[in-house]
Amino acid sequence: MENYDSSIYDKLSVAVDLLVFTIENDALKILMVERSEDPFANMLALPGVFVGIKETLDEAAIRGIREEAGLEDIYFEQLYSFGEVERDPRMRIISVAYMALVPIEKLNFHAGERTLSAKLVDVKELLGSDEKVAFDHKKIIEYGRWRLANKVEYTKIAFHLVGEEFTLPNLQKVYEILLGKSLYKANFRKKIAPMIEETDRSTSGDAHRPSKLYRLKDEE
Amino acid sequence: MENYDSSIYDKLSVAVDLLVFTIENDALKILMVERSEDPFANMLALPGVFVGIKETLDEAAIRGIREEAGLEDIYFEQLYSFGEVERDPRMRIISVAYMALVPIEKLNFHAGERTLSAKLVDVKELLGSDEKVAFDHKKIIEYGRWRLANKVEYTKIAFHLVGEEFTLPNLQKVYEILLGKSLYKANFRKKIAPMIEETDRSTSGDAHRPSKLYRLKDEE
DNA sequence: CAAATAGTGTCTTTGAGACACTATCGT
DNA sequence: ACGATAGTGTCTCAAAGACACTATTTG
Repeated sequence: MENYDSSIYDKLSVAVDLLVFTIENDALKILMVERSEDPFANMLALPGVFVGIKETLDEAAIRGIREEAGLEDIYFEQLYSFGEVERDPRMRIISVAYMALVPIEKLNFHAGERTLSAKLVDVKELLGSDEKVAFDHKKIIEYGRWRLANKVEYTKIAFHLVGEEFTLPNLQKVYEILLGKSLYKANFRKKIAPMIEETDRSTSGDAHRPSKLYRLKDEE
Repeated sequence: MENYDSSIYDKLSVAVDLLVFTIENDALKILMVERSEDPFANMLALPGVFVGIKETLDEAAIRGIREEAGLEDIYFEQLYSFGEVERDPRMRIISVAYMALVPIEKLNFHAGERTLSAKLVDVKELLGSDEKVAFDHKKIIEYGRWRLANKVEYTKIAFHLVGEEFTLPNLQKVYEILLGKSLYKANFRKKIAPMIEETDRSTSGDAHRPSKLYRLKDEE
């Protein structure tokens, strides 16, 4: 770090890999692309972009989310950087993984536009099987899945997987999927209550009592 | 990611910056070096190394800890990657920050050997003052400090700041420094009890009741 | 025995968990 | 009225917090 001459140091490619999670059909899904070329042709991989020379990591992540998933303004956070030497057989690439969460409605809206080969993969099935995934992406997904489960317990991160307005039965289902266990309704509501505020609307049309719609309280 | 020709992508330098924390004189300290050259000459900076082309991120961190702090086999973990475009005025550098924890005894042993310009800086004082720090290192330290405080509450990370054998009053002091508040002795001990096991030794020589030495229980 | 710090017993308060109950829709 | 899901009241139990007490060393 003391030398001005940068040419004496190794230079590497840096990529941002994206874990775009959503909830579909009562299951956690992740956006993946099917690779058309070697290495790992016909295997699933995470969408990703290279970080440009004049682009911050966050900017690259935002660009990747737009280009690869057709999404704008969704929640994301940096996850971890993966730097094994042989993680890409072609060349040395450092991967900075980002995790993004999006309610399924938002994703469906754009689907089919740009996300050509992109599809939603059931995370539980993928991680439970011995299906091979391109590069070290299975490990990255495992880590992201773990971090997500963790953060559900002490942050409001799960709210990014439902829309602006949501019912409590719905939100509870999301928590149950992420935590991998069922929760008691009354206790769940007591815990969530301080974070939310009622709207004046409810669901309707179902053959049972309608459920009120809530929204996230922004204060605090 | 679809193209084999790596030359069309931007290449960047990647560095590992190190946050080596320790407790000295009842205060949290961090290892820093005084820069001798521009940019940021005569200012404090984090020690760091560039990541070699055949070196993983963890390996670079281990090398940095050895070369810059003269330490071997200490606890460390990856913290976060910083990728602002202008964070280094000379060139584009992505910095992967690592946090390391070491008991002061271990650090003192090597001090003066290789750590030429390295010194321990009081973290509270540094962050409380408006003293300028090289690059974006102050922000990095703030983030590391925050993460450390956080992990103290739900992990055993604080144990890495005391030696193999330690007294409970000592350990409690470490917790209090990291959490920034005083704790009740009895409650602290109840919480820590399941994680530790007694040794057959105690302190001696002080003008008061000696305290037993404990060690971390490794099981679980 | 006094000063100083180490170490313990126990009451209170808070929150998580479990479960039984009531409410409101469509048919 | 009935099936189905939404929503609430309350008991239990375990952990966190507060505080008062006892214990063991040196000088």
